[in-house]
Amino acid sequence: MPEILTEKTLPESKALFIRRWGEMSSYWGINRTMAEIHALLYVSTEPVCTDDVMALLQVSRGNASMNLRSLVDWGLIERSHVRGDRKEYFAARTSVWEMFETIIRQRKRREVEPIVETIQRCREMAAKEMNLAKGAKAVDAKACLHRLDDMAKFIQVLGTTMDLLLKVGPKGMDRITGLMMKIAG
Amino acid sequence: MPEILTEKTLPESKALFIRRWGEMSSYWGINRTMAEIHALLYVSTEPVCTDDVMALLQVSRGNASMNLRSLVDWGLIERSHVRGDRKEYFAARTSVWEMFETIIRQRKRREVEPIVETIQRCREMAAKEMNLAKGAKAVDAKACLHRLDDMAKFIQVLGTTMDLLLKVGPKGMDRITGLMMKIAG
DNA sequence: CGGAACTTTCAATAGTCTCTGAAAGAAGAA
DNA sequence: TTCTTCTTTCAGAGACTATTGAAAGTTCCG
Repeated sequence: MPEILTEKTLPESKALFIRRWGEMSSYWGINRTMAEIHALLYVSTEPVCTDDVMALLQVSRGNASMNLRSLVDWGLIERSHVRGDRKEYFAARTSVWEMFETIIRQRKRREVEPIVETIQRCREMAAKEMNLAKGAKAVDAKACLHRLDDMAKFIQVLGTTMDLLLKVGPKGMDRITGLMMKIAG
Repeated sequence: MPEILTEKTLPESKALFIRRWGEMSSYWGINRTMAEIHALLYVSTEPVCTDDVMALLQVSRGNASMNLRSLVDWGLIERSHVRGDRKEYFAARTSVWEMFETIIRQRKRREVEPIVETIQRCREMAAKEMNLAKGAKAVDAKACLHRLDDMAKFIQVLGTTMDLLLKVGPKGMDRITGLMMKIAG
């Protein structure tokens, strides 16, 4: 059998996945190395140490160390230990749902909540102007208030949806998808 | 009446909103000016021209021009015209749902589809190795395949959810939120 | 056409984010 | 303690992205 055909297939598969995950990093607002490390750990069965990351992704020790730490902080990977070895090893969380949960929670805290808070303040200012000012100014304030309300309402719904998704869990998510199919016909 | 109290309230409200929207830009993966311009148009009742953007946000003509064009390309703002004025004016789409729709569509195309395609290819390579290789290599291939499958399945669900959200529209979204509340108790 | 009004482009510059590598820090072993 | 091994930090270098401003392009009008 031509063993050569499959000689490097798995490493290539992993490399491809890592590359694509890294390319997506800019859309997710994180840096490329962090995404690549995460992908590397995700497709690694065995725990991986800092030197492995350095060798496989061709990055410096400092870079590897910093990004591994960030990933631990985000809760996307975990420190792991290998018996008889003092080095620190790392392994990805493999539950995709848990990964998703972690990310949702972060994004809500960092993106949804500050905006809701800000719009609330903007709203109050606009409302005050609407009541106290006269003529064109009052009209503009009213229109602005209306737009702020629309945005606030929408973002609130987003936030609520995130909370509910977290509450219902993966099973619930399947049910929701099913329900949507019905609504969409 | 102390008119002074409300003298600048509305402009301040708008400025605050613009600032916060700009701060969020890094999370959205777009540049700050683009987000600020969008926010400015969103809270502007009257159409706004390039010179207004330059003056209000303190940016150069080129910068204003480029980012206005990007926003038009994204479908988040529209060209508008003022009778008797040759200048181009711009106005934000004010339907928040339409904005959301546009963004969902873009993100699906740019993020979900390429990943699905890539994982599919990775999967095939891993499957091939699993069948042809022996021993430890085959075991690793199997484990890797399993993780890729988990990820693929999850991302597929994401994609389907996006499609369905677009299909059901804002009304449907309210219904779904209602249903979720029931599921979550 | 010729010129005025306005928009777009792009090379140069400024600014921001990321990475490196060496030095400092920490923790187990002898 | 001191040595060894491993991890973290951070100033400076480097890479990448955004911005400027002036020149080129476009469109409208007489």
